[in-house]
Amino acid sequence: MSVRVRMAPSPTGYLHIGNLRTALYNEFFARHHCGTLILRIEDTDRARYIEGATESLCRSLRAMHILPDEGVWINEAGQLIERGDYAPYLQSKRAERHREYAQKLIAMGKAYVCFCSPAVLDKMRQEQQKAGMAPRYDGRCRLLHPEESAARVSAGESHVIRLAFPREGSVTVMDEIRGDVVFDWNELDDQVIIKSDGMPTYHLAATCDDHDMWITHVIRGEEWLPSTPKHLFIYEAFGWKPPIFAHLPLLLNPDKTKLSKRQGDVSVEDFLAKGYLPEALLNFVALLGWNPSGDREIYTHDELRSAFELEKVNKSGAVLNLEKLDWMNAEYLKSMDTDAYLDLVLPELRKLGGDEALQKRVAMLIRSRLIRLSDVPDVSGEYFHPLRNLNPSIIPWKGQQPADVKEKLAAAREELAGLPDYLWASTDDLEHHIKEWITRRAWQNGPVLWPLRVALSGREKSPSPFELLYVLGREASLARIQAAIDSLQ
RNA sequence: GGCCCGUUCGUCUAGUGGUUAGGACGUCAGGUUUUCAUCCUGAAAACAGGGGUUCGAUUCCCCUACGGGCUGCCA
Repeated sequence: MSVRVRMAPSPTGYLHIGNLRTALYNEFFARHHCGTLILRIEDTDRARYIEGATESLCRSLRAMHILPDEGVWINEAGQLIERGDYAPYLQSKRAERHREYAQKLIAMGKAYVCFCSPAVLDKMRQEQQKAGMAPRYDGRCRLLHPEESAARVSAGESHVIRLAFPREGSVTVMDEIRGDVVFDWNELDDQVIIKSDGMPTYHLAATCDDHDMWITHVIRGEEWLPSTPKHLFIYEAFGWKPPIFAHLPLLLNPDKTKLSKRQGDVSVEDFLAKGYLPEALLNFVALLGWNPSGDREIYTHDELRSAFELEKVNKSGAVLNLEKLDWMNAEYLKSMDTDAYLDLVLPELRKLGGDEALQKRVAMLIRSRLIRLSDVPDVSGEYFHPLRNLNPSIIPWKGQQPADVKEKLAAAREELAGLPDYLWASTDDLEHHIKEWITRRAWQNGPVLWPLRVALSGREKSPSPFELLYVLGREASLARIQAAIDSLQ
């Protein structure tokens, strides 16, 4: 039987970095086994539904190059579509089918109608807690005669449907990552599967859909491990073969709690907007909880797919090391193909002005200093407009006298003014020539190069004077040097 | 509280019944250099604790501690 896995986010907001990791592992697994990747939207909770969230989820997945073969997707026009033989994949549209399944469970004596209102349940909980007992539903509606229940339902009385779990014994969840996990039935509350609004809860909906869609492997977050017995109960009641389960470790905040908003950005959209490359983000997130070898950090999407093994996924949660993400993103920027790099950076530089030749030179100049694309203005702002507010006190090198500074700058300006054009065409040529010139004059590098560099950049810390000369060109360079000389008056 | 899961440098991780416990980010120190970034070299830094099993445990078992998840008519 071929592998079929699903990503099943609920449309309650943006694609979360934790969901991304789950989606990624599903994708890796599907591709590794030449299986099918399905996107199903779990939107049965109308109270938490957020308009546009499904579209946003699809866009983020697409931006990350996670492309489902089947299920909900978004077309070029931005409209939601459903593809595949098991539609609908928008779970709320399957509610009628879920209700049918629930009725079958009732008929089999595996579920029952419950009329206890939220207020009654609340009171029950409070009393139990006061008595020092574990809060749980006492199952009183299980005792109702089926005919009475049916009559009350027909009369329009508000109700839910609950699973009737065994009161004793245990159930074993076989987990691909954690091994066998045993739960006692008496620990579980009779789970609501159909809410009073007629919609199914996750437990019923996901289980039935997974079955109906022939899902072979359920790869999901660890938070689902404790409710897996409920799902197994449904599989068993219907005589269905359960899929293989794999519960992924959680992604954590720096304080080790389950990753959440509040402690920094967690949406994929935010990371992308900040200028992290999808490839770098993917690489980074993929290595949270799993690693192909341990002695290598940079992998392509394809390499990750072919190396992925569910059994090698870690058991413990992982804190996001955002500094490492920064490093990785910078690494991608530095090592990628130059044309691809320019395609990425040039659009950012165009916003700052200048002509294309200047933009290209700046792009190469800032390459080793760039962490995120959104940093472009910060590291390149001063190359596009004349310097303002140059602080003369930072121009001298290590206690150099103003007169000496002026002498050196003026000499450099004169030398540069007379340099033939071909020398301005490369950083190396400029460096070679200037250094030779300094040697010829029997000067030290420091007293010439430091003032020259500050004059050109306006900053204490900057690229080398040669890089600056090359990028700025003769005209702008001479103007900046003159401005620096003048500022020393 | 109950149930369940987990625990290797600060963080992400590799790893094995016998290793100098490896790599990466970050940190620190050098080198290159007029400064910064890049680049190169090096350093500090971990098997939660206690019992077993064993000739030998970081590795297998138990207990404790700590952390987390679940305990909803949320997913």
